[in-house]
Amino acid sequence: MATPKRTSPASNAPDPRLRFDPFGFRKFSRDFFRQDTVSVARAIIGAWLARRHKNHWYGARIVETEAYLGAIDAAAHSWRGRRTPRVEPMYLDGGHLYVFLVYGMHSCANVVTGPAGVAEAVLLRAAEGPEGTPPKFLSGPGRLCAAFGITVAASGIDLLSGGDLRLFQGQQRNIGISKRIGVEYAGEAADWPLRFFDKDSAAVSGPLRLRTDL
DNA sequence: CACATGATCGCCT
DNA sequence: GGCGATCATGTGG
Repeated sequence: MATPKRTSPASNAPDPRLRFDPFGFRKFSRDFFRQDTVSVARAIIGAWLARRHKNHWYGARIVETEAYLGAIDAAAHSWRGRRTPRVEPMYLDGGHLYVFLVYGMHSCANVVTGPAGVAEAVLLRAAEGPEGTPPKFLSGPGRLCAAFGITVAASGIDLLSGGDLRLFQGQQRNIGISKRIGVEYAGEAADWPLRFFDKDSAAVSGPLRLRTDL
C-alpha cells in the first residue's frame, strides 16, 4: 500500500512557550477595527494576539504589521475588487480574521479592517514572545502562525465573538514606518509606507535597512 | 549583512 | 501553467 499521506490538521497546537494569562486585558471594540486600515495597523503594534487551546491561553505581543488597502492596492489579494472563495473573509466586517497560504507551506494571518464590504486587512508580520523565547521565534508571518498553530481553517472567524482567537489592547510603542516586504511585483504600491513596527523590538522581521523610518 | 536558491501547492488566468 | 503578503540554508563581502 502507498505511503500514508499526511493530512493537514484543521488546527495545530500552539507552542507551549506562549502560555500566558489574559486576565485584566482589555478587548477592542468593533468600531476600532472599522477604522481606516492604516490607523488599525499602527494601533495594534503592542497589542496582544491570544489563543485558547484545551482550556489554556497562549499569547504574544504584536511588533510588526502591514496594511493592505483593498481594491486600489496591487499588493492586496482583493485588488480591483477581486472576490474569490479564498479572499471572501476580507469582505467581512472589521475584526474578523483572514488567513491564507503562501508558497504552498506558510500561513499568514490578517485582521480584517473597515466595515463589511470593504476588503482591507492588516497582516500580522511578527510578535514578541515571553522573555526567554528566541527573538526570531515569532519573527515573520509564517513563523507567527506556526507558533500559534493558526491555519487556513481559521480564516473567516470573528475575533470579537468570544472564540478561541482574540486580540487584546497593549501598551503604546515607538513606531517605525517603511514600505512593505515581499511585494516588489505590485508596481507603485510596492513603495507605499504601509509597514509598521516596534522600533525597540528585536523580533521585527525583514532586512535591517527597513528598520528605520523612511 | 546582502543576496540567491530550493521547497511545495493552492489559486488564479 | 505560472507564481506567490515565506523560510532555511548556503555563499560571499
